[in-house]
Formats: sequence, structure tokens, C-alpha cells
Amino acid sequence: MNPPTIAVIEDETPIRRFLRASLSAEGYRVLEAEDAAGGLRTITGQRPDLVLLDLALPDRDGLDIIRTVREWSAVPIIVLSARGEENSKITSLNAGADDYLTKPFGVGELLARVRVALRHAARINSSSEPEETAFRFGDVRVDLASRIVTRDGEEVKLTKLEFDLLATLVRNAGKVLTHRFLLEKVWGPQAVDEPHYVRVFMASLRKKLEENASRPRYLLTEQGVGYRLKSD
Amino acid sequence: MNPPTIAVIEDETPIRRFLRASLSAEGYRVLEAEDAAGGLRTITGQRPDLVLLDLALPDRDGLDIIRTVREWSAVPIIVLSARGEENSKITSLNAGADDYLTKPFGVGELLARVRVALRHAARINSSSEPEETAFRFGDVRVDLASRIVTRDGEEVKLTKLEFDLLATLVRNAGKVLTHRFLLEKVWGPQAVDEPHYVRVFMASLRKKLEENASRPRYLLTEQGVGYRLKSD
DNA sequence: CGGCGATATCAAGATTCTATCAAGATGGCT
DNA sequence: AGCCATCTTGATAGAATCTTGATATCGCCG
Repeated sequence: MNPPTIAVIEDETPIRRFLRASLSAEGYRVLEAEDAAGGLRTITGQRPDLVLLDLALPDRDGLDIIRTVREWSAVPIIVLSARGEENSKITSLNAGADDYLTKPFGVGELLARVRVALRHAARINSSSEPEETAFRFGDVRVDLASRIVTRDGEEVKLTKLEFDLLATLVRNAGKVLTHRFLLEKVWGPQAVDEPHYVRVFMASLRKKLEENASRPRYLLTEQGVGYRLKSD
Repeated sequence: MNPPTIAVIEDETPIRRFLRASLSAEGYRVLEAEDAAGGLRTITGQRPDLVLLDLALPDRDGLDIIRTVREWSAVPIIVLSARGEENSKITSLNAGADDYLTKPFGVGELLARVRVALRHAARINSSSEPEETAFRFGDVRVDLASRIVTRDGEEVKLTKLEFDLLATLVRNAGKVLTHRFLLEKVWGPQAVDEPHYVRVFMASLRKKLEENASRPRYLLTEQGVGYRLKSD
């Protein structure tokens, strides 16, 4: 997942710079705009994951922006404002803003509220597809996160070293991996001169995962070099 | 759709009364609790659509409540607190709160923020079905919210650590969980090098939940790595 | 086609990891 | 203080896995 993108719409340059700095430091990608027109263009064109919006802009009221954006997008909007009156807050929130911070505010609080807003957005987006972290070859499926391997939908039981070796191959699928490389990744740097280990475990992987272990279609030998997992 | 239900957890009676009045006037159904224990009972039993939570409760820190509830539920939580320090806000929001209001606050703002929170929840619930806090495997049922485990409908009594371990497995059902991971989640980060703990408690979970503890069907060992709860 | 180094396969022994029991330690409660 | 349930810790038997060596097979090269 790429870092979330945040659009900052704020006319006062020092504050904008400050926000950019704080957000970048947290790893977010930051887009800047200094008036309503530019802000709308940014939101429309770049589709940020979150909007930080100053209410008092030179060309148009921030409220307008909220209403306009809400006609077509549910992107989280956090309002930043120097006006602390309750009415301003109520109006903004009712118009569709997700949060309202009164200047001056602490960076820590801002970042915490940004996290909350992104958390909400993530829940909505993730509830649909059950993310796929798995890799496939032939009728075999390798899920690195849950350490589960299936073949024809049936679960295949692998030992720790078998799985670690397979995982290394999967993570470098298509590439030729030397014995040394595999040994270092799976057994550790001290085992680098024992190519025999790899052979024994490749054999059992083939027995468990290949249709015909003596004529492997995916777990391929590269004579004199090492092994390669063919990604189909 | 019935009127949304809001749980108010607040020990100071005048404030609680005031909140009830304000919320009722808006058409919400209001549940009251005056301490953490009662609050948790209300949330577990009545499943409100939103929680207003005072941080300073007589029996337990409000933060605890947030964390506990977040183990099994995504119900919106708005924190009300007399403490205005930024750190308190950050901690609460990071723990899983959705908003934080510092007393004294205006009713109008509170109601606006309540609407925002309910708007979020509506978006989420419309896309998926009402959240299920129970998990099943074999004839065992684990309810994370009420911490009740049954087998063949009969309640099984688990100790705190047994349940916490089982809950961690349930929340990550299907995945292989390393000893380190389980130890960190259940015993805390300092216990990360004591895999023996996990073994002892897995043994007692199996004895209580598996048909044949020596041939487990669900609470599976992954040699050299950790354990896994097989979701059938 | 034959030789040779590299690779595959198998299985026994060594090692590591796991299950289980129970005694001691701890902590809450009356 | 004493009881009870629970947790921690140690000891030990048992199981699974890994290592290792012996032997068979493959595939490249002249």
C-alpha cells in the first residue's frame, strides 16, 4: 500500500509549509493548494485520501468547498480554522466535514485526528475485498502472511524449513537463486557452504507440490547455479 | 430504521442528566451508565450505535474501556473529558476513540459531532452486515464481547490467560502465529522469550475444547513456528 | 556415446521442539 | 491470616524435524 496522500488547502504560506513538514515527516504524501479554486482542482485531479481545509480562503468560503466535494466524494475532510465559535463548527460538520480543529492546535493532535480519519476511510474501503497476499503457480497457492500452502484447494503441510525455502523462492519468483543465496536466507550465513541442504529440501517440496516430482514444472533446477521458481 | 441508541458513560449525575436530555430531545434513545463496569455491560449487552465516554471514571480508566471495546467492536466512541491536554487527546484517539471533546463544550457542537460519528457508522454498516463478535470452530463458540465460550451449548470456564490466548488465535484465525507474537499479545512484550508459557496454555485449551486433546483438529501446532487456529 | 561433476533420493541417527504433569509462587478475597 | 484459583517454572517423555552419509540418477561436454 502506498503512503496516503493528503491535500492541504491553506492560503497562509507559513502554516502550509509547517503542515507539509509535519505530515511528510509522518510519511504522508502532501499536495498543496493556496486557494479554493486550486484546492478543488487538486481534489478532483489527484484524488487525495484526506483533505485538510482552511475555512478562510481568499477566493471562496471553505464551506462551499465542503458542499461541492460532498456532491461526488466521501473523502475525509478535516477543517482548520482560526474561528473558534461553535456555530462555525456546527455548520462545517453539518455540511459534511469530518472533524474541526481550532487554531492554534498541536501537531500531535492534528496527526492523531488525521489517523482517525484515515482509519475510517480504510474500514470502508477494505470491507469489500478480502485482500490477497498470496502467490500462485500451477494449482498451488502460497500465502506468505498466514504461512499456508494449498494445492487444488487442499492444504499441504510443510515443515518450517520447507516453507521458509519456498517463501524465499516465491519472494524472488522468476529469478535464478544461487545455493549460497538460499542457504543464507533460510539457514543463515554460517550454512552458506552446504548446498546439500537445499537439495534435500527442494526434493521434498517437489514431492509435495509438483505433479511429477522428477519432471518439475515450477521448482526448476539451474545446473551449476541454483534454483528458480517459474511464475506462470 | 429505529432511532439510534447512544450509551452515555459518565459518573457525574448532573452532566449525565443533561446529556440524556439533550440527546433525547434530538430523538436518540439513551442508555446510561455511571462507571466503567456498568458501561462495558451496557455496550456488550445493548450494542448501542454510539458511545459517549467520560475519561475520568471512578473504577477504571476510560482508556481501558476504549481498548477493551476495540478488541471486538468498531462502535463509534466520543470521549468527553475535563482534561484538555494534548497528550490525553492523542492517547485516546490512538487507542481507538473517534473524537474527543473537552469540557465544557456546547451542546450544538456535541450534537454535530454525534451526527458525524453516526454518519460514518452508517456508511460502514450499510456496506457489510451487522458485525458478528462470535466465532465458531467445531462445536465451540467464542464470543469476544462477552468473553463467553461454549462447547455443545455448554459454557466452558476459561481462565483469563486461557481466554486471552484463545481470543488472539480467534482474531487471527487461519494464520500461523509465532510464539513471539502470541507472547507479546497475551503476556506482553517482556515475555517474548518464554515459548513455554504458550505451550502450557495451549495444552489446557486443548483439554477443554478439543474432542481429543492429543489429536487436535483446530488448535494446531506448527512445529518450529508457533500455533494456528484452523477455521473450518 | 561415455565419463564426470552435479543433482536427486532415501533413510537412520542426532537434534530440536512439543506435550504433559505437578510442585512452588503469586495474588485476590473473605 | 488462610484459602482458593491461577499462573509460573522445572522435569521428563515423546514426537517431529533436521542433518548427514550412502547411493542412484541426471545432464553436460568432449
